[in-house]
This record gives sequence, structure tokens and C-alpha cells, in this order.
Amino acid sequence: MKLYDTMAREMRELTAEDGENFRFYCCGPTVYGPAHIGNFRTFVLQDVFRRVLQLSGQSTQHVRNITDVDDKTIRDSQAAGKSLGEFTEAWTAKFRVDCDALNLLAPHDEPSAVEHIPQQIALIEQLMAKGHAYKSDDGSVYFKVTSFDQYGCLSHLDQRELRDGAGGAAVADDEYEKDAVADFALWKGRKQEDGDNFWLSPWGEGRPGWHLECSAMCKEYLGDTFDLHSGGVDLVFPHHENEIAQSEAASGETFARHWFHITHLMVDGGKMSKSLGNMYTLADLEERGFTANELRYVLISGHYRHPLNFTLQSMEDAKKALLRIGKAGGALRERAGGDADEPDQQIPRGHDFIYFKAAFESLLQDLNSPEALGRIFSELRELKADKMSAEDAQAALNDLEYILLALGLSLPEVEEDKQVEVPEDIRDLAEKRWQAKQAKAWAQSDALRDELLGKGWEIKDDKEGYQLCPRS
RNA sequence: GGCGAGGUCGCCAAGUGGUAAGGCCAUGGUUUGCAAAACCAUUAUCGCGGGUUCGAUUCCCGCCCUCGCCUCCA
Repeated sequence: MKLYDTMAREMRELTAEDGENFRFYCCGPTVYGPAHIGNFRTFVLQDVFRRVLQLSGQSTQHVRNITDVDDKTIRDSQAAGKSLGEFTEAWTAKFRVDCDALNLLAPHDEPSAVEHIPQQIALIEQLMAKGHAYKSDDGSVYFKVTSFDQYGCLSHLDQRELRDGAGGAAVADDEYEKDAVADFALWKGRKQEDGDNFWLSPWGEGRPGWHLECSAMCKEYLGDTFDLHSGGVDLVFPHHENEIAQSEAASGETFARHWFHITHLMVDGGKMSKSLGNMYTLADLEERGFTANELRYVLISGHYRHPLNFTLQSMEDAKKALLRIGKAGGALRERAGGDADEPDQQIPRGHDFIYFKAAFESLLQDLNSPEALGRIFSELRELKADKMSAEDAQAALNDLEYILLALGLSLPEVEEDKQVEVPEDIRDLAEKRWQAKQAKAWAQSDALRDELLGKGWEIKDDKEGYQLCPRS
């Protein structure tokens, strides 16, 4: 599988350092509220990445952390009148529910930051010992950026600019004392507003800095060097830059061998933000009658390195597109005769595609999910289910299920599977209309159909009978 | 100001040095008592101006516009 590497700025073939297991780390959510669809774009793409890697024959170890101690979690837990743990556990649970709905494979390890404070302290001690960190008067510990020559190698920012501090404005807000503006906190000395949220360290009471948790947990679960590190583009700087500095300065080894960054989701052509009221969560979309599967389709309908413009219209489009795949799959299933096996949601290690091979190849080439979708539709149209042998139809159906498994999409329920509650009076009207139709009393039949439509129910006839469904 | 992404059919969105996937919508057709559904078909010369080339949407230069990041936002 080939994937663009942010550090090298070019496409790279992915390899497992140990030749067996591809080990990778994804920066997880900060659990202080519900994750929004922008967060999920990143997690969904990482999930597709893992699925494709596994289907290509590679075994994986996927680590994704939970950030449950930082400024925001502390601030909001206090505002909610809850302990930090109580607060973050609730949001972590909610996050997992959303992940399940979105069909995200659970990471092999999902470490929490507060449960790895000792590891973080140990890392700081190493950095202190090597002269990469210093303690300030207020009990905080900072990383000395000038002590690490490669600082800035990931984000390719101009060295001088980094040392001077780019914006300038943010400097004034910093309440901690440090030598240089670019230096960042490894440990934050205890402050009044932190309340009960402090831990003991060799430098006094306080709490770990944000960047540090990932470095410490990467080391704990994946060692000094691992195969790939991933997150949203906004993490390139400073978060990932700082992780590299901390980890490599401490270990002297290459930190991550490959960097995979997912570009932001836009909403209605602009940044998603609370103030603009265009920040959607999965729950928001479900309230509007959309499913997580549809959201997943939308999130993979654009290439991960391009901004993707989310609109509610795109959710509508996704619903229709998915339905089409479902119907085409249904036709294959019918031709194959009888029910196919339930698709196994375990991702097998390796799969040979006969059908939909082109689509899978799009995924192997820099995770081109939109092209893969295009190729699925093209192939679906070329396959004439009614002209295939039952055997071929079965094989095509089988591979269709595998390519959807790679994308993590579920075949949508086709109409007849849906159990819709139909009120008595509607049922009666529909029955009367059917009788009229059978009697070829077209005028009466059509009038009844219009009446039903007026009451919000649509009738769809087929050869044997009719179906009632709520008007969409 | 620095770094980066992007401007492709009404909307969304791929791709390529040799005249542009796919989805939604629209239109026409087959089918249907009429619809619905399904199926088939049709719809773009790729922001603007130069350059390189036999040939550029794809490479180079300039310009315009949009968007993101620039110290704790996926």
C-alpha cells in the first residue's frame, strides 16, 4: 500500500519495521464534549486505512489515545460540577457509542492520559537528564526547542520564525514562564484553578503537558520507533512537531517512520465552528433522519488530502447512492439464489479480489476512497446480474461485500426489510385503493392514492402487490 | 508576513502530457392503465494570462479568488 508521507512530502510504500506487524498510533479525542463530524472524518479515514492494510495482507496494531486531562477537560468538568474522571468517562463512553455507530474498528489499545502519568514523568526525567528540558520558577518544566536541531522538520516551518514565535499575540496569554517563546510545557506547575487535578512529580505538584501524553504512550505501547503516526492536519504543528522533539531527543531514535495527516472537513465552504452554528455531531444528523452509515459515506467521498465540503445535501446524496449499491447488491443476491452469508465484520488478513479489484487498487494507491467509490459504481453498472450465472453472481456479491468491508460501509436496508408502523385508517385506504385498481377503476384508484399522499403516505406498486411508505 | 491546500458539468467529487471517473439533480427513452421503482441514454475542454511541447486541464511563470494552519483545534 502506498500512502503520502507528510514528513517526506511524497508517496511512500508502507512497510512494517519488524516485517510482521504494522504498528501505528492515532491521536484520539479530547473527551470534553461530543465529537463532531470533523473529528470523525479523521477517525473514519484512519479506520479505512487500517481495513485496507489488513485486507492487503498486513496485520496491524492500532493504538489510539484518549486525552482526558488538559485545560479544556479540567475547565469543563469544573463547570459541570463533576470530578475530572467522572466527566471524562461519560464523554469517553459517548465517543465509543458514536464510533460503534460509525462502524469504526476498536483500536487494539486505547490508553488514557491520566492512567499514564508515571510514564510521562519518566520521559521528562530523561529529557531533563539529557539537557533538553528545564524547570521554571513556577514549577513547570519546558522543552528547550533550541536543544533539538531537527525541530520544525515535520511542518517545514522556518526555523527563525519558530524561535521568535509566529503570531506574537498568543505570547501574552501564556501564563507560564519559559525562556523562549517556542519552548513548550512538558509539565505544568499546579495552579489554583486546576482544583484537585494535580499529581506529584520530582518538580512538585502539577499536571502533564498535552504533547507529552502521546509521546509517553507511543513509547509504552509501540516502543521508541513505530511505523506510522496519524492525526488531523492541524496537529502537524505544534503537536506532532513537539512529539517528535520530545521522543527523539529522549530516545535518540526515529520516532514515527511515516506521517499520515487527514485534511479538515469544511462545512458549507468554510470552517466548522460553534459560533457559526455549523458544527454537527452524529446525533445532530440522526435527528435529521440520517444514519451513521450515510455520514461515513460522505466522509469518504472526498480524498483525505483535500478539504471536503460537507453539506446536508451531500447527506441526501449519500443516502441515494448507498441505496443504489444496496439494490444492485440485492439483484446479485437474488441471482445467486437464496441468502448469502452474513458478511463477516472481522477483517481477514488478505483477500483476493476478482470483482471490484480496481476499486481496491484505488485504496491501495494513497487511500483514494472517492475513486474507489466511482469504480464500484462503474463495475456495478457493467455487471448484469440477470445475465450472470448464479455462481458468478455469488462471486461478485462476495467481492462487493469485501470492498464495502474495506470502506466500512454497510449495505443499506432495502425497503422491504423495513418494518414501518402503518396506522389502521391508512391501511384501509390503501386496501380500498388496491381493490379499485384490481377492478381497473383507475379514477377511483388514483383519487385514493392522492388522498394517501396527502396524509403523508406513498404507494409503490409492483407485480404482486403494493407497499406503503412514509413520504420522504 | 510564513507554510500549506484548492479553484474540473446545476451540486458533490476523481483523474490524466494526447482532447475529462463516479454520485446526486435534470432531460429523453424502455417499462407501467398512470405513477413509483428499475434499466438505457444525454449533459463539462478543466479560474485568468503567458511559456515549454507535435500536443496541457494535467509541466513552468505570473495574476485573481477561496480555504486551512502559524503554540496546546481532528
